[in-house]
Amino acid sequence: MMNLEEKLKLIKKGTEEITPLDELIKKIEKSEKTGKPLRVKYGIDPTGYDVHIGHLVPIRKMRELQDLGHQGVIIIGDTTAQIGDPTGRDDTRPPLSKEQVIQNSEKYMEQLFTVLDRNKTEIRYQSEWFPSLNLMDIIKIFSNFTLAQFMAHDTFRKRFDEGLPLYLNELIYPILQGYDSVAVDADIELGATEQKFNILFGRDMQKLFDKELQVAILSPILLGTCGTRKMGKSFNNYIAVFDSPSEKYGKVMSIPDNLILNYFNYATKVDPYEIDKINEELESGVNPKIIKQKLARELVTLYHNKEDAEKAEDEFNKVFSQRELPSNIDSYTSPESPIWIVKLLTSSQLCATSSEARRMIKQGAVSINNEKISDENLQLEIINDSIIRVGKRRFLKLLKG
RNA sequence: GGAGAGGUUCCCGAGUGGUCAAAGGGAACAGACUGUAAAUCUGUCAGCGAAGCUUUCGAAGGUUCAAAUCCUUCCCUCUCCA
Repeated sequence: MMNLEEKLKLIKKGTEEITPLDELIKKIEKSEKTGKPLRVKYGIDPTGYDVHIGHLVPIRKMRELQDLGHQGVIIIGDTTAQIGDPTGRDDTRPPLSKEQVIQNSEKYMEQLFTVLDRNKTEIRYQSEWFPSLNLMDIIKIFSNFTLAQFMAHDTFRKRFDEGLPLYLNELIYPILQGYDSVAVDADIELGATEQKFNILFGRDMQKLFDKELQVAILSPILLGTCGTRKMGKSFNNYIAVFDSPSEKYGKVMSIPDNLILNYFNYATKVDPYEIDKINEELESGVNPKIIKQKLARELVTLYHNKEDAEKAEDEFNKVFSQRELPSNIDSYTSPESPIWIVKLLTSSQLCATSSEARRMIKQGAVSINNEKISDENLQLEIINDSIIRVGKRRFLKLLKG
């Protein structure tokens, strides 16, 4: 059994901020005395279901809290999904059908359960409580807050100052998210630092409803594989839970070297002592590639297993270090032979348009059985099992129709 | 309600009648190099079997030999005034 100090150290690990910390200590003490687990809330947005490892940073924290005996509470934001989180970029979203919400959240949860403890996870829908609120209830809630309070939200402030549109339905977002905390009696709410305002606003809402106030445990925002922007779908710089082992491996290898430690810290289970050692290695001039490969193995193992990680590594070395062919290549049956090379590239979808196909040929990116193609008017005689390659990553095995 | 500013290619952003498929940056893709799908450098970056032609600058009309650029109407955003 850990003592309080050890528990706190574990909880603090990999977090950016805990606000207020003294309340968290009190809550933990109380929970120990009464034997009642703390309720740890995290809200998800069911507009999509593609979960990436950036989403999972706070989810890992939830798992750690579950391991300490506490209760995870996942809120499916089926009401706020209709609004769009103001922290994000899109502001209007098409309404989702009930079926879509259920389908998305099931897929979403499937991915979260790669990390969470099923037996200690409660799944709740906002639609359990929001439909019963009427306009008067909402007006009453509104009358407790001022515009200035909302303008304290960085995102609102910034958009306002920059003269960007700020819609009223976005202002209601923190109120709804905060009401969730009221509805589920949250003791702790997890989120990335960008959620700070919303989570702290949840405290104001709980106060309004005479509830015990929640504590915010904020995780750092994981940078995307590009190394400059936060990981997200819109920047196409994310590593998804659903990515195959070799995709995950390759994507990790594509992060800039200076992001290695960051990923070790926030995206793996490697303990801080070990990470210190890795840091020393990096500083002493060990080839970062070797350390990045270790990171890639760790990460793949986390979502798949050790063999998959090793296979992915072999494959990576083969294709990119030694420029050999990958072991699994899809085949494509040519509709005709001989076939105009540009047509072959587009019909097989190796290139999206014929302009792109011509461009690739011009740039010397296209080869067949390792022989570069330079003539964009080439009529290619298809030979069974010949390999066509575009760039470093696109391959197909050709078959005669 | 009144006055003004603005909506440009994936994103940011220049462009006020022809030389504009539209500067610059970012993203992306390719080539070289390497230690990797890092970094760096170079190139490409609407579509078309490519001569030339077609579509693109909020939407629809109009003026003109010629329009992202001018006019009209409409839609959307922002600012200021009370």
